[in-house]
Amino acid sequence: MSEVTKPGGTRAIARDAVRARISEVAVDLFDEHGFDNVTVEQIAAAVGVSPRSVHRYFPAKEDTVIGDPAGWGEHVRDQLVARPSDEPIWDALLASYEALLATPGRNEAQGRKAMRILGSTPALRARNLEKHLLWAHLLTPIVAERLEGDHRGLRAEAIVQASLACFDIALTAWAEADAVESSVELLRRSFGALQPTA
Amino acid sequence: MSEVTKPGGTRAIARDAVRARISEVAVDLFDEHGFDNVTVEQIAAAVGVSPRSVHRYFPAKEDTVIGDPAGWGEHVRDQLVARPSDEPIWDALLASYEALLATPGRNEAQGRKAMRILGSTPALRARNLEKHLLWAHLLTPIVAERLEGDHRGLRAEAIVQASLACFDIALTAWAEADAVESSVELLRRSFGALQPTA
DNA sequence: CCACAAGTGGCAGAGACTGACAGATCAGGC
DNA sequence: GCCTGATCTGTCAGTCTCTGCCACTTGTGG
Repeated sequence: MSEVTKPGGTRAIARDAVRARISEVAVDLFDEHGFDNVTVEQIAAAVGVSPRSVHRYFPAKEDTVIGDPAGWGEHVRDQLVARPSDEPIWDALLASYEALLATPGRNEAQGRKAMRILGSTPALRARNLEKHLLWAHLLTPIVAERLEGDHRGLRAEAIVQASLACFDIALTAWAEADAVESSVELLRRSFGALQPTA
Repeated sequence: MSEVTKPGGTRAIARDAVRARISEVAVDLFDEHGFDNVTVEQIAAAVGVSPRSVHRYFPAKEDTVIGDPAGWGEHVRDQLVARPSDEPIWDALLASYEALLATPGRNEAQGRKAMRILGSTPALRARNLEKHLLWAHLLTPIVAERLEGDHRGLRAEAIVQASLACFDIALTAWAEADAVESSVELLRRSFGALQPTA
């Protein structure tokens, strides 16, 4: 998961590494003491950098847990546009999210820990929902293009937001349950809850 | 819309009035200058109280726009439990939200202004979605009770969150469009987007 | 080797929010 | 009318997040 920085160069590699390290340390500290009881200064000290630099890598403290929203959002969008245009929209969305969950390079334990912290702190939940809003802006136009009839914009928004809610619910359940079920399984089940007849 | 304070007494009335006044002034200022360009100090000065008092009425600056989340959430919940138990769940949810929109005492112009500000600032949208999360906690158990089969908890969550997304989308669209369509109409349409077959 | 870009740290400051304390204000009993 | 106690308010001091700004260091490419 490289960042937004220009791809080439050793500098970009170092940057990503530092970024990942800060995130890792922060999540561990949050997990142990709680999000509100850890200051940016403490995170910086634990990593070995100045507080100023932490804020250079992450505009907000919450982002150390959330990560890079735009990156994965664009990933989902790319998956969606690649689906055949005659596929039912819900199937296409489900497949796109599944592809995201199946992306390699995602640390299972770390991801679950981050998700658990995310669910425990209101401020973090809010920031996470903001990320979903950003995703929605990326996905809605694509969905709207596949719909027919009137009010496509409104309907597309409803479908996208509902699917994102399913995605969020599945991940939350996955983080809280003790690995007895895969995230993909939970995702399919939550999607199924909205289509009793189809 | 009285608050959480004990019902009786002139003091509670005064308290609600001050609270409403602060909210009104804040929304006007945000509307004119933008949410981020207005400080709590300015709001306090405009109302004629100290900044400390503003924070006494509203724990966070965002809450001056959002209002009291729990109050209306419980209202929706009460509506939902009052629906006949054999009614399809989506119909029951739709009716409950409609009842909320039809509640008297809601200032149309002020509500629309607040909604528009809410849509223009990411931090506010996120905080508003947090409110919906609180509502979801109230509604999910009731919905779960009406479902049958396995995984009722997860399915109930998906349904509730999806319906809340529809509610939010309808209100946002209502605030941005220029009154050409009623909020109830938009709500029904967004609900319809999720049930192409039913 | 040298110029230049990029990264870092320290500093100062704004703004949101909190706790503690003292004074003002109002309800209800006498 | 007046006192007592509860409630409300303002002031002050303080923490924490986040942002410019500037000087310094460290790599990168010519």
